[in-house]
Amino acid sequence: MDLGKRKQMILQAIVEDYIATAEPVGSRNIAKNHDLGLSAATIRNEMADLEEMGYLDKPHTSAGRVPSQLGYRFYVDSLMHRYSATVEEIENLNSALHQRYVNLNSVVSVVSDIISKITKCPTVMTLPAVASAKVVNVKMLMIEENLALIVVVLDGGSVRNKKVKVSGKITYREIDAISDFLNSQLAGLGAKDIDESRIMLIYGAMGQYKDFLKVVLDFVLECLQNNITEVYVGGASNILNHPEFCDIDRARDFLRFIDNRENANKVLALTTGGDSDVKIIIGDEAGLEEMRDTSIVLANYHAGGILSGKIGVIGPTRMDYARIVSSLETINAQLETILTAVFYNEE
Amino acid sequence: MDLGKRKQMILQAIVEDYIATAEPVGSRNIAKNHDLGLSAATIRNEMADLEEMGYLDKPHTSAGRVPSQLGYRFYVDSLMHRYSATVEEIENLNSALHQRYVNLNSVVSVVSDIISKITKCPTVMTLPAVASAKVVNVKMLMIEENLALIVVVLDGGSVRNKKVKVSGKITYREIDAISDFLNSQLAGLGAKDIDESRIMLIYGAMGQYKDFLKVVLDFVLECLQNNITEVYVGGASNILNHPEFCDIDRARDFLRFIDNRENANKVLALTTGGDSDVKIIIGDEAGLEEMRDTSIVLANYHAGGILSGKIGVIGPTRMDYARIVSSLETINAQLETILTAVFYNEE
DNA sequence: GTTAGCACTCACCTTGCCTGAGTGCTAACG
DNA sequence: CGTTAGCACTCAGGCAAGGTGAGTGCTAAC
Repeated sequence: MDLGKRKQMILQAIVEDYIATAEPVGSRNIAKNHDLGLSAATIRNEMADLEEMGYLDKPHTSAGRVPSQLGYRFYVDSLMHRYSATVEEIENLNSALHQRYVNLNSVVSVVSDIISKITKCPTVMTLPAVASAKVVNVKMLMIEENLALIVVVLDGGSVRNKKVKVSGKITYREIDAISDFLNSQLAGLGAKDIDESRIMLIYGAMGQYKDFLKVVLDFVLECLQNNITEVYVGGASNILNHPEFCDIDRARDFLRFIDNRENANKVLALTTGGDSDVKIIIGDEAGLEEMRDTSIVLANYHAGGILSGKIGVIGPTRMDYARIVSSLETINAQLETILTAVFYNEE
Repeated sequence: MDLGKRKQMILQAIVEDYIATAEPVGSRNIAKNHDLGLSAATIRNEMADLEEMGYLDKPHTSAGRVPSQLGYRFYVDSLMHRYSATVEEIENLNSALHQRYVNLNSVVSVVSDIISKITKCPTVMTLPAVASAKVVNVKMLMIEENLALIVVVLDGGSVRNKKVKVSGKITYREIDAISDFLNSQLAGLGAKDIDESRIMLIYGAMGQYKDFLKVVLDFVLECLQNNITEVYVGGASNILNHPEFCDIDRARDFLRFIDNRENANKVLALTTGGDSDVKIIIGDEAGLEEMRDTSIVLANYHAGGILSGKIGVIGPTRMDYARIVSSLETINAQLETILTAVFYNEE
């Protein structure tokens, strides 16, 4: 079921007009606004075909046509021409991005807010995760009697800490000794390297602290497996900019959905693998009931070969795919610089 | 300009009916539903008085009356009787609160979501801040060549860290020595104690590391002055539950406002002093243009004499003050236990 | 194959009418 | 003299009828 050249041109015209106006588009308008060299009547015939083939929908008899999900899919895959950001757009973006970031957390919140502002759509973004983390340094210190602090420095530099109650008395001296020993044993290792035999070796050498060491080792492993992907939702209220969400119930359903971290994570989990390409998910392709009428533009971001994360822009299926893809690509390019800079100077 | 007993009863009836129904309330209904022993006509006369005195508004000639801001204020100050949560409500709340919290951050996000759910209103909440922080422990460690990690443990146990580039070569030995010295100098001190003379003393003893020490001291001071009040907004979409926000533009204005951290902070900054009482701010009493039609119920929370923070519930001026105040009080009572537990076992 | 023409459809807007809830005023009542 | 019943008046909101215009599908001519 191949689409002829002419049908493609007409489909493209319809999708683009509809994206621009949010109104069902009629044959007459296409004939007028696009220089296809065809009369309205001809276009009408083609539109009837396109509808039959499933690329278009009709809201009702006497309205124009609207792209169906299949129509958007074909447009995105075959018809959409890439939009290149203008010099001015890039400069605006850069000056918005150029500010003092306190930490990775703030990069994520600032960047996702910026993306929201540019795209006029809600944005979800994960905190950058450290890929295949390794232990750089483990340190313990007593901060009160019976209370120790474990500090774990990971490959790439993220630092995590945890307080641990110490039941038996452990002196400041002892904790230093344990700390140094553990560090010598664990430095450079990833989650996989800390296996049964390694743990046994540690217990063997410092059996009298076994209970305490177990807590520490568990925490180190937790840090390494670090799959706490915290997600930030920026500019959720932007969804209300779009006429398809002028119905208060629909708006509430969406906002309630996306305000929930778990759901935001589900949305971002739709990316395939670690490719840096931008992926577009239209309507129920997401398999999420609440996202039936929305599309998602997803991208992976990377920095320094160590950090990586995901960004997603959510809008109505009628969203301006070309422009949003371009925005995401432009941001992505900047993000690497910002992240590495912030990362190595993180608080 | 004193309100007679009868006028007060009628005002109270109007406010409560209006809170319950969201419809302007008429004289007839009050006569019917409240056993005031007065006829509709009498009530009508009193209502006319109340309107003249500024306690009531009239949306239009043939609608009922609606409390004015002054009316709500009088109700809240003098007429509202405290609502006591039922045993069932308290149990439900407790079981919702009873879960595993990873850290203070997650307490805040979970608790504010719960409050939102109970009150059906957006909730803003600050992370608990450490009051009058003191240094418990300062520790530095080299995590790479030329890269040191400073760990500062504060009074009460919050831990912060920062990576610092080290220009000159400093050995692991040296860093230990500096670390121990600095710790001996700073342990137990608050921001005010770290004055010029103290700093000079430190520089004097370890002059060769002055540049490095300056960075460390600055960071320690920053931790102590720690006025980064991070704020969490929970259940913003709940605002759409209220009929006064069924207008999409008003809803968007509000959501856009509250999505912005700065604004959420402004709202929470409306509390007076450190009292633990609940405060109610009605309409433009907040002095925030965007909050003209909303009210805020604010409370301070405390834990262990060390932590403190703020919670605010935002709703239409027609919100159920009695119930929301009660909910906040009930939560507040639980919060102390949860926070101290999580705090001393924080990750 | 393409196009002009025409009848038909249907959402949406406007208008007018009606209803019901509520008010304010007045006069009667205890 | 305060309270109440009665009545005329107001006004938002709902509903139906009619008009408008954008758009379609079909047919016949080019």
